[in-house]
Amino acid sequence: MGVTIADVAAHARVSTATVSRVLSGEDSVGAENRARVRTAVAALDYRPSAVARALRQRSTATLGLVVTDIANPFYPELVLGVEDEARRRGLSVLLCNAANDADRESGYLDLLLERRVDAAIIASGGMARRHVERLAAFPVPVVLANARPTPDSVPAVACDDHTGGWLAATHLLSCGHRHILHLAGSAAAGETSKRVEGVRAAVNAHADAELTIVASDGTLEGGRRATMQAAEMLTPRCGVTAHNDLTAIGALSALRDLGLSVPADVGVVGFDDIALSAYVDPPLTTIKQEKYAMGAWTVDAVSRRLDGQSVESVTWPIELIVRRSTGPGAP
Amino acid sequence: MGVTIADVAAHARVSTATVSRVLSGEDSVGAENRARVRTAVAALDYRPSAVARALRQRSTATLGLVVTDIANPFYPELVLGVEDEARRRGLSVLLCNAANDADRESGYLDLLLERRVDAAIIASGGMARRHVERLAAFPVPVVLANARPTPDSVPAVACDDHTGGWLAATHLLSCGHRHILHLAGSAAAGETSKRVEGVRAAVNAHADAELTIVASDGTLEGGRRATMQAAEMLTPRCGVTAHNDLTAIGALSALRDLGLSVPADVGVVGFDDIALSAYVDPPLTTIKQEKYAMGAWTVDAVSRRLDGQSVESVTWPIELIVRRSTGPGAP
DNA sequence: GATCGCCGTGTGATCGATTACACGCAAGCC
DNA sequence: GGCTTGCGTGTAATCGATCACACGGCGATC
Repeated sequence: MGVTIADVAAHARVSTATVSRVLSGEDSVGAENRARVRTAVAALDYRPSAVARALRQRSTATLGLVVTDIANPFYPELVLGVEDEARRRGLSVLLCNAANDADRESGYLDLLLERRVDAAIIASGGMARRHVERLAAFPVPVVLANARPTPDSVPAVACDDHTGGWLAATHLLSCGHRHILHLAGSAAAGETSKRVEGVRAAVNAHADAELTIVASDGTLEGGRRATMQAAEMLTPRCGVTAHNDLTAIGALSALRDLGLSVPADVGVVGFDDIALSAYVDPPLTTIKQEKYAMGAWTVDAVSRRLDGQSVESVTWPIELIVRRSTGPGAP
Repeated sequence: MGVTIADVAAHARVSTATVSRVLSGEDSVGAENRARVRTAVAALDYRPSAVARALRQRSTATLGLVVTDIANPFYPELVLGVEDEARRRGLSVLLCNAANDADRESGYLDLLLERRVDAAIIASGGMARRHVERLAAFPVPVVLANARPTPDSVPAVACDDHTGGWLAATHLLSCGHRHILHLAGSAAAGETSKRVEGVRAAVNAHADAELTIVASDGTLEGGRRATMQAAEMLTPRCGVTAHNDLTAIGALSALRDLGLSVPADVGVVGFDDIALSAYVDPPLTTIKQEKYAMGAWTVDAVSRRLDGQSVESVTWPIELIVRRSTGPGAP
């Protein structure tokens, strides 16, 4: 590289200020000079340094995005929304994958600060829980996605977990299942998450229904393992709600190997509606989250905060998508 | 923010040079001053500006990573490898999602240059094809992943597509299928890709075998559609090879709806071995690519290029993973 | 003809770090 | 005592942009 604005200025026989003005679209430059700058830029293949500009303007036009785990298809769909919306606003995205590790998360927060990102988006339930106070005191605007910590000190977007859990369990109950087996997201959050509460509320509304909660970890493997461990409970009275689609798909795989048929013997409901859920066998009944839209919302939200406006947390609506992993087959 | 090295220097009653020296780990600073700087840094919660440092040192410690499509689970696994390896070397990753759009790709290349990334990693077959000459002339080191354009002007890592295609088809042939239906990745690349060539070579090695190639687009939906369109060919003589696992999973879904059983009626082989492939029904026989390792390799490669070494392109070995979507069921 | 204002352009300060160079001082050496 | 040596520290240039301010020239106004 190495071609700077001074080189362009020399080549066009104008000052660096004039070059800067032409490039930033100011209209106060004469036609003659404007043309000379244009040709000089083209001739030298000049690209202004975003680094130098950022230093001077004290703004990097970059958003930091920290996600728990890009390997979970939920996140790429959210990232897509963030990225598109950021691009639309001329912002770049610095992606950090925290891999569910508290130290690593913390390290990334430091990184974002040193990089002087204009704002940060944190898409990680666990992280929101572990670092709320730090995030609330963050020197740049922060918005959370897929998490709603209490107190509500940082603007956040999350789906309506309680209703989601409630819809999932109610649907299974209406299919005739009377024993709900819930595969929770993580041992830590298992007992307290709103998703679980929603399931519990639905079960409590039926006098003859019972609930078992099993801890899992939100992965395919974890869903499979948890289901295998709960094998003896899996009678046709049983319907399975999972913390997310990966867990549910892991459960489907386990049920298959246990010789149980879905939905005839056991019904299964996932959560998230990742793209693949419609393609597994049987296609998965699930609670749909609008991941892309939520991602886009976070960018809109940080933009508004950058404009000095305040932003309220939002609960995003969800929707029950009935596919063939649940059905009226239960006794 | 706004706390600069000068503030720290003032607080510690030393010069900015001394602060800089302490923070960069130079050992030439006296114990007294060193301690004072340390406390000042802590007291002010000072974080050096990566922007200013980048300007001065002419290096951003950042890699640009352009991927075709993060929504395809193949890429997150590769990104994971890139990210981990980058982190290990103290580098950050600027992620760009090109969404298979040539203009957008080109725009991202400009962005990476303006951002002054130290090096770029391009994970996109189509992009490699469309922009080889530009990438070859790139002012910073570039490495390609998941692509091996000819001529070999840019270091690249890609799996052994030819052998992969060959293994997939040979496996189906050995299961007794005699009509191979290949669902190609994209119409453009369909006829020429090494994967297809490998399939063709395997079919040609059997006098009684025939091959049909159908264009698709590498997505779940595309795989499903292509299979539906080819419905009348799907006799038990038939085995399906897919350009990737998403396409194969789409095909499985279509076959199910067509009332065909896998592997008894039709065998299916995917490509990539994304995590979900082991969990669909039937679990997908596929060609495994070591996505994480390939991602890590690209970072190692750009690092070597940054050290002035030259880097040779690499063909990564693949492996046939036999699961239950293929079997000896064919006539 | 003097004054005013505007237009187009250039000069130079500035953003926040790193680092080459210089300098003061103390110890070691002859 | 004078000289070197080296250590610890500070001064100031530098990276590549942006932008406040100044300035020259020209047309309009009275």
